Amino acid sequence: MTQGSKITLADVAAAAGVSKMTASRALRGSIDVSRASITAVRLAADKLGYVGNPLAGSLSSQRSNLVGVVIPSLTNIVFAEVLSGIAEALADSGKQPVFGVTDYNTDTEYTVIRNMLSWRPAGLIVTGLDQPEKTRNLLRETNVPVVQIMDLDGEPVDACVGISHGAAGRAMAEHLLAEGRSRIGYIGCGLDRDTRAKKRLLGFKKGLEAAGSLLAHKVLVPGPSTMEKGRKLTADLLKSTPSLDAIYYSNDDLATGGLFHCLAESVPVPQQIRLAGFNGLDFIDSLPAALATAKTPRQQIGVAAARIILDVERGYDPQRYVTFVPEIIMS
Amino acid sequence: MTQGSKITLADVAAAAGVSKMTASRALRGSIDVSRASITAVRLAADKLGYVGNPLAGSLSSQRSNLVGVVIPSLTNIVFAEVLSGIAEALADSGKQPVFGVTDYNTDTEYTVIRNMLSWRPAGLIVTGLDQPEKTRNLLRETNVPVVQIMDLDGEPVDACVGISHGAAGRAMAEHLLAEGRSRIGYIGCGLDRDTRAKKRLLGFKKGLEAAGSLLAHKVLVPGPSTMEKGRKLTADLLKSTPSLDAIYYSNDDLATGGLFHCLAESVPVPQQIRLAGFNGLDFIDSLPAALATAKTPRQQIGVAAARIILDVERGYDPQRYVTFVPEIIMS
DNA sequence: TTTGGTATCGATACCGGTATCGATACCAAA
DNA sequence: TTTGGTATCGATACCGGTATCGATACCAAA
Repeated sequence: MTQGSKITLADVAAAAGVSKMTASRALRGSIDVSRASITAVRLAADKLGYVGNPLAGSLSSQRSNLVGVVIPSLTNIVFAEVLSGIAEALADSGKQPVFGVTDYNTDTEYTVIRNMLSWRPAGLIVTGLDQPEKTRNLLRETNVPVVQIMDLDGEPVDACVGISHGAAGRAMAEHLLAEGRSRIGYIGCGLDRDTRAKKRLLGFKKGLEAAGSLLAHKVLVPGPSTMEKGRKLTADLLKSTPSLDAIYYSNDDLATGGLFHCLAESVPVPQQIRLAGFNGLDFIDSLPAALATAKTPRQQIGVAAARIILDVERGYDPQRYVTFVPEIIMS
Repeated sequence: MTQGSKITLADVAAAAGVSKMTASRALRGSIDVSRASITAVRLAADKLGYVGNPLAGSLSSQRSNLVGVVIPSLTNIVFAEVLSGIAEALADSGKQPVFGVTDYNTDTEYTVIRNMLSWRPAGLIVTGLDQPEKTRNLLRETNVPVVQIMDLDGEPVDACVGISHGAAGRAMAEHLLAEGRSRIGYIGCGLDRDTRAKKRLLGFKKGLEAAGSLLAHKVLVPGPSTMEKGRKLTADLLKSTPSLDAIYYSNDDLATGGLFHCLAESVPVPQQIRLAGFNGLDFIDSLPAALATAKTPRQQIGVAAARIILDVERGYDPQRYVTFVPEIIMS
C-alpha cells in the first residue's frame, strides 16, 4: 500500500477481479467496460495507490503523451512565456510538455530534435522557419505533427503559428516616419543567429525606402541582447551621431538599456528621440519614459501551437497557418 | 534508409551479423564486446540511421535518462536561470531535463511530482523545502534521488542546494542599518505562496530587532511581483509615509518598479531613500540609479543540483548539503 | 594433458503496458 | 426457434529494448 511504485496494472486487475485488459480499459475510460468493472477497478487502483507506467504504455501504444518544445533560449522571457502558453493549453489534456534548448545553435537544434523524436512524442513544436535542410528533412520525415512557431516569413514544414517579422519591421518604420522622425538609427544584437530580428531589420529598411528614406546609421554586434549592451551601444551611437531622432532596436531589452542611458543623460524621450523596441514586454508600461514597441502575443502563440497538436491527436483537421499581427505601441 | 524511425536494434544486429544483445552492448559502450563487433554495429547503425527507443530501453532497465525539475513559475527569470544551469550541467551526460510548473500551487505540485515519478526519472529536483506532508511522503518513499533547491531553512528530504533566506534578510537589514538608515519600510507580494520571501522578511525583521530597530511600515499584497506593482505600491507608501529612508522589497522586480517611481518623481536614490531588492538580476547594473540587492547564484544552484543527481547515478557519494551565500550589493 | 581464468557472445525471460481479435452472454427481431 | 446485433470481456501477442545467466573459445599455468 505504501509500496512506492511497485504496484502494476496486473495487481490492480487481480484485486478488482478482472483481467489486465479490462483494468487497462477501465482506467483509460474506454466505452467497452461495464460500470461495475469501472468502479471495481478504480477502487482497487485507489486502494493500492496504483500509478501507471507511461513508459510501458507509450511503448505499447507507439505514442507518448509528451509534446516536445524546442526553443533557442530559456533565459529570454519571450520564450518562457510561449512555454507558459503551451503548458496552459496542454494542462488538462493529459499531455506533458518537454523542453529542449538550442542556444541558437543549429547543430544543437538538430540533436535536440532528433532526441525528442526518439521519445515518439504526440507532437513537436519548434521555433522558427529557418532550419537547415538536414533538420527540415528530419521534421518532414517524421510522422508526428510539427508546428513551427514565432515566424511566418518562410515555408513551414507542416503547421505554423506566429507573426510576420518583415511586416512588423516595416510597420514600425511607417509609424516612426508618420511621427515625423527622419534621422533614424538601428541597434541590433546577434542578428547572425536571430533570423527573426534580421527579418525585422530588412522589413524596417524596406519601409523606410518605400517612403524615400534611409537608415541613418546601423550598429550590429554579436551575442545576446542585454540592457547593459543597449545602454552602452546607445551611448556610443548618440555620441557619434547626436542628430538622430529615433533608434530602432532589435528588441525591448536593448531599447530599455537605451532608455536608461537617455534618462541618465537627461535626453528627453520621446520628445528629442524616439526609442523603439520589439516584443512589448510587460515592464514597458512601468518605465519612467515611453518606449515604442510592437506587442507580440507570446502566450497566445503557445496556446495556438498546442491546440494544433491536440486537434491532430483528436482527429480534427487543425488550422495549419495561424497568423497574429503585433500591435504597435507608441505611447 | 530514410525510414524515419522504423529501424530497430534487431535490424542493426542483423545487418552487423551479431545478436541484439551484442548490438545493444556495442552501442552503449559496454566492455564485454570485441572491437570488431563494435565497429560492425556502429557501421550498421549509421548506415540504417538507427535511433534508439528510450521508451523501450527505460522500461527494460527500469530507469530513464530523464531528470525531473519542478519549479513554481516559468515566467520568473530566476527559475529560468536555474533551469539553464541544470540543462548546462546535464548537457553531456545523456540525461534530459523535464520541467514541470506548479504556479505556486501545492496541489499542482503534488500532481506534477507524482506524474514525473511515474516516468522513473534518474533524479528529481524540486523547488523549496516547505512541501506539505503528503508531498514530502511522496518524495521520501521514492527511490529516485531528490534534490531540493533554492532554500536551506528547513529539513530536506534528501539532498539540498541553496541559500538561507532568513540569513539573507538579516544581512540586508544589517547593511541598511550600517548605512545609517533608520526609517525602513517593506513591500512584498505573494508572501502567502512564496515562503522564501517570507523567510527573508522574518530574517530582516530579526536583523532590525537585534539592533533595537523596528520596521516602520509593512505593505503586503497578494499575487505575483511585477514592476508595475512595485511602482504603484511605492508611490502609495511614500505618500502615506514620506519620511522613510529605505524600503526593502521582496524582490528586484518590485524594487525596480519602486526605482522607476522615484525616477519619475525625482526622488534622489539612494541619497534620500535606499531601495533594496533581492536576486541581483542582470539588468540591475544598467538601471539609471543604484539599487541594493543580494545576488543569488541561480545558475550555480542549478549546476550543483544536477551534479548531485549525476553523482548518485555514477555511484559516488554526493555532497548532500550545498550552501551558497548571496553577495549583498549596495553600489 | 588437465585445469581454470578471461574475453566474447547469445538465448531467454522480462519490463508493464495496449492492440487486436475472438468468445460469450444476452436480448430483440424474424 | 433461429438469427444477428450489441455489450462486455479476456487470451494472446507484441512494443523494443536490457538483465541475467550460461556457453564457447582460447590460452596460460599446473
